Amino acid sequence: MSKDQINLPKTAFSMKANLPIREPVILELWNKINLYKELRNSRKGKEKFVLHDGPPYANGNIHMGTALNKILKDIIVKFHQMDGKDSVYVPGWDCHGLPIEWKIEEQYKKNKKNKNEVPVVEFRKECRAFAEKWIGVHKEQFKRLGVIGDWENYYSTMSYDAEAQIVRELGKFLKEGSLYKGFKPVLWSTVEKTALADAEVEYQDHKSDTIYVSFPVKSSNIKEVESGNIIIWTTTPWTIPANKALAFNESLEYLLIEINDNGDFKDKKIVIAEALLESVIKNCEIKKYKTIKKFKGKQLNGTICNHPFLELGYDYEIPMLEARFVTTEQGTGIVHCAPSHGPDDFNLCLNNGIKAIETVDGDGKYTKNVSLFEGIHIFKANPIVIEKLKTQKKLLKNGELIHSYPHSWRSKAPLVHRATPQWFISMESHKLRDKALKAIDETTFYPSKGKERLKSMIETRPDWCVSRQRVWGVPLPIFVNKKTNEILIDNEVFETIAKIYEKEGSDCWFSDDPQKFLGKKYKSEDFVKLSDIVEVWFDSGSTHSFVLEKRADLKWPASMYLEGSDQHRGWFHSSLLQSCGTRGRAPFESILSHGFVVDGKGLKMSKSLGNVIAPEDILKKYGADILRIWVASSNYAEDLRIDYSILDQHSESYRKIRNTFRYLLGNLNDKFTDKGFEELNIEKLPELEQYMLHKVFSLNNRFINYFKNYDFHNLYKELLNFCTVDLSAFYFDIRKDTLYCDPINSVKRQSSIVVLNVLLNSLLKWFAPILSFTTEEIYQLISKKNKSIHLEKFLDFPKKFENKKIAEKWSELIKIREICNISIEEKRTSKEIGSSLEAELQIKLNNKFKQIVKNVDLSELCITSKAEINFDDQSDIDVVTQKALGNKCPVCWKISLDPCERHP
RNA sequence: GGGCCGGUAGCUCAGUUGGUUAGAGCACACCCUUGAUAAGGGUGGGGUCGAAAGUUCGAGUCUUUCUCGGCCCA
Repeated sequence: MSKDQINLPKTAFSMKANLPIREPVILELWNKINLYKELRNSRKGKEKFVLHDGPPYANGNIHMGTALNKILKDIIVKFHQMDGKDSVYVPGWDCHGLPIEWKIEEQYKKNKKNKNEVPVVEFRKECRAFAEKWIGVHKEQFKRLGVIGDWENYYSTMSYDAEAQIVRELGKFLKEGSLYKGFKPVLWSTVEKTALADAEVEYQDHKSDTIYVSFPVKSSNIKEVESGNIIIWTTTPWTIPANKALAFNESLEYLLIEINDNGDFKDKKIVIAEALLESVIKNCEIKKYKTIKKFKGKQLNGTICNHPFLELGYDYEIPMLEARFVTTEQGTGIVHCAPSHGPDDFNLCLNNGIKAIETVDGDGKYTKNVSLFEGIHIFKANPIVIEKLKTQKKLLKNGELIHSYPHSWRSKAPLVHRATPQWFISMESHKLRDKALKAIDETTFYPSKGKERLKSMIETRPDWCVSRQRVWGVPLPIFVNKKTNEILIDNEVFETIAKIYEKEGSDCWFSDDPQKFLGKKYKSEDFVKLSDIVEVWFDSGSTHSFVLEKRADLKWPASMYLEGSDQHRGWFHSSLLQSCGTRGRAPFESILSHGFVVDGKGLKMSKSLGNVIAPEDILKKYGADILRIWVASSNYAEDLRIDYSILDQHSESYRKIRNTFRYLLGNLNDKFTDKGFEELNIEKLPELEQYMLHKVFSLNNRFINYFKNYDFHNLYKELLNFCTVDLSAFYFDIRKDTLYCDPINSVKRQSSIVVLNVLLNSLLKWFAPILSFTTEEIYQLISKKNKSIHLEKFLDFPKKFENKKIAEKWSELIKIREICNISIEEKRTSKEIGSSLEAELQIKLNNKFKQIVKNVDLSELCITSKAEINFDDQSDIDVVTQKALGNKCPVCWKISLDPCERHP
């Protein structure tokens, strides 16, 4: 009967979201209207915000980490776009490298094909096709997340343009002279005369000679040690001639003991780790000894030794270096270091300025760099080394040991670590380290702790090894002169190579006549062409050069690089070094790093724990907008937890937000009217409406602040709280009476409608970067202004929205309301009343509230049928609730003894 | 093993220069409503701040140690 007289909400916006079904439809819309192009057109000539995409590796399906990364990027890009900037996002992929090579080799093994019989060019073509395939897969997966970008014109590190530019970039380092040839140990087979990758190595038992060798101390900070000998133990006697240092562990305890047995070591003092004393005494058959001194490893710092072959011409200092890899598992607690023959040794020495040299050639013979041993095969050298140590009285003991040792999977021959020629970019020669550190200082980091993290890595890192002996990558554009052994450095040649790559890619380096690259200026027979490729970090570290600099729609440097915190050692790091080396500054203005996705308990996701959640599962069950809420609401500065209970919670929040929109749309009957704020006559509005506009204004200020600091989880929380606390439980609840029961065109109702329009408009825009799909769904329902919500701008609220006086007054009123509610609840629990409209309030207020409640209808505020106010000096706020007497108005449900004023 | 970062209610997060009974939303419990209805409203119960020791008149907030977790390195 009365339903005709009231204005019930009506909207086409369904309560049920059905995101997994609805979102793909919206994707189609974006595709149809070519949203990316529209976005660019809409901001032509505006200030650019360029978030340069860190390229994911084109291999395998995306996981939660990738999804997090892309959504976070998209949220930021959209925020800046709505802020009025031309916010450009060009996605990219990292394509070269070992993992893809392995995948192709795996396929070969399955098909019983032998990699070595396949021409390099054909192999590379398969790698390229593999990467291409995954780019396609990724692209669709990223789009499904709601990520808007230039998907048509993405970049990749294997594009011809990229390969060409990488050559030019390397040319810059070569020309400058900071790219130099050095040596670095790799696993090497002297039988096949080739380096082996980890996957090609088999571990088998092998019988090795073992030796305890003494290194006489030359000088030390420990007085008693100065006349002593450092004892090392090794299973590779042949590496002794290549020794350059000794390594100890700072945290171990060491002993200086004096041997009293007859023999070469009678009355000699030796240093070994305390924990290995027993084992050394037993193995070396020491009968009589006494302990002279015990000391911390730390004190060995600064100790210098002589080589055991000092008198045979090995006249150089052997420093003792601190190394964590020294343990007390076996040996003496001091390790002999030959930088040419072990990765640990190499790194330790490199960090201490001792470079590896070529000590052994490809056949396994000592080079001329090793005196006494030149030309001898290393596998025949052990007896000679042992013999010489004996004559020098430096051999404490020798023996044999059967242990697990690397062998070639093909020839089964034992492998060795051998220093091979590699190409390095010096951190010092052209002040690359200094430049990079300065660039870090000029960069803004979100969160700020990222700065220290990157800085400490740059401070301590060794020279950058950029060469790899693989095939799937950009070839190092290096020719070495056969006669002079000099590197060919000529811009013309680099440019010729680049030009060729631009046309046909870099495959031709491996197949075509070298003369093609040398042009007419040089003769190919005078040069050796390198077959190494560039390590992939140089590829991706160069993206700024072939993406940011080359594209007119982008800018250099980028506004922001955004990746997981592991990229402090990865892409942030390599991009910084590459750019500082070639351009003298960082290719980014700011860096945002996020934590890792972990499970609900904070543990990392792993198959064995069974706690892995794939983005695909979430999309199917919840939809992308829920995933986007998860991203926005999590604190990315730390690790981000996710499990189904967390997602359930977020989808509850989503429903609250959705229903907030539904209330707005329902009461506006889906008729949104966008009146300019300037025309709004705020003073004419009821105070409650003025209060809400103030709330909008102040929320927007905080919104802007949060956004400027990329503080999304607080931003989202504020928006959500606004929906629940200020709107749903307060304004909406109070205004239902007016909206439903007042005449449709009454001033009061229309005032509320004005505010509902403002609220809808504001919320839609505030939420658009996060709830990309849902806001679009609503936008399509109500607005014909633009083709998409994402083409809109954030609202600029006029200062007149702000009303601190009313805000203060109404926050007091809300306190009174809360006390009223407690009073009402008492009567509800005692079953005297049910709905608050069955209540009648008697409110006693202190006189100080007189101004506060002036012109305020507390029955409206508390949604009761009546509210009487009395003032005195005794009480603060005292409320008594009684059951309202009279008849219930069939329209507005208010109870009164008199007939309803509004609905007589 | 080392470096860095982190551990506040079941969950997501606030807690300013150390200062009164540690906050919010969600979830939960109970109640109401049935004109936002696979919605909405109200009230309420939950943390002693990873653990211990210390500095201080006073510490979630400073120091140390331990523990758990994450990233990087070895």
